[in-house]
Amino acid sequence: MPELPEVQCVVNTLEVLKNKIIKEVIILNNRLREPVQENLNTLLKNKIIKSVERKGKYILFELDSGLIVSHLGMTGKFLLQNNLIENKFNRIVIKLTDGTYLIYNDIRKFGFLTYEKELKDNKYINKLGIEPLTKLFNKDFLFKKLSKNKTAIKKFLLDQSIIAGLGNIYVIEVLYNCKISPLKIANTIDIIDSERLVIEIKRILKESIDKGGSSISDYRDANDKEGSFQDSHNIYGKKIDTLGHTIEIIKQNGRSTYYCPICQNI
DNA sequence: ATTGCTTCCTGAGCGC
DNA sequence: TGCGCTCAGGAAGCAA
Repeated sequence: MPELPEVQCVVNTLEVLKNKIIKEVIILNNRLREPVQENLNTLLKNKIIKSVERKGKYILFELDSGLIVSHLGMTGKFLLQNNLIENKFNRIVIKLTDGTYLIYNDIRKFGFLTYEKELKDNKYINKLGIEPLTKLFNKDFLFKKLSKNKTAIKKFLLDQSIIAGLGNIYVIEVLYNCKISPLKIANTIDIIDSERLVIEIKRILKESIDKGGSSISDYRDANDKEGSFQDSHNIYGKKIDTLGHTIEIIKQNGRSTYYCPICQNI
């Protein structure tokens, strides 16, 4: 479900957790992508949440000692509640000492939440590529990476070890807006298109964050609020584009790619 | 080193 | 109503 903008919006709404203290952790279902640590309550009890931040699509809760690493998978969400609302998809309930709750809810259980002593050597975070909203992500950086890669640009942009945070929707939208075929081989993209890609990636991510992310089916922020960027999508989930062109849907590496064969010529 | 296929899990939407 | 099928914002693990 969530790509960089959605994860960022969740993190933004989790800002209120700063300096709150964990009182108790209740595991309702431990069968997440990473099995929930049996002693999670012992590990987290009395820990102070110092800050919440995003790396790629991961969420990091920095504690006074150690940290929580979490990924939302396709349907994971964090919910902040003053009174616990029962839900069959609540997987982990974290009670805070001020009486409020932080809940990890996940229908499909593709996400996870683990406690780690340190971030160093983390197998997930270590593999992440560049943050697309930083200055280091520029046309020269991208062009250099593209020129060394022989895969389709669609797959290239989805690779979290190259650029951290893009997912299926934003890659599809970026390629359409840049009029680049998703089938184009990465190393055939020139410096001009590299720059257009960088500009469009930054623009779309920022605009989506501003609009609270894309709520396609069940994405909500930690206050259970929907985003509105789905209204700005030009091609994902559509049958025709604004020019009246029929949109094609193909499979690339098991994921659906929406594209316009007329606008996005190889 | 890369590629593509399968797997994890649950629900929604469709045709029949 | 119900069955069976396909699809879904992700990504690890595996064989080739």
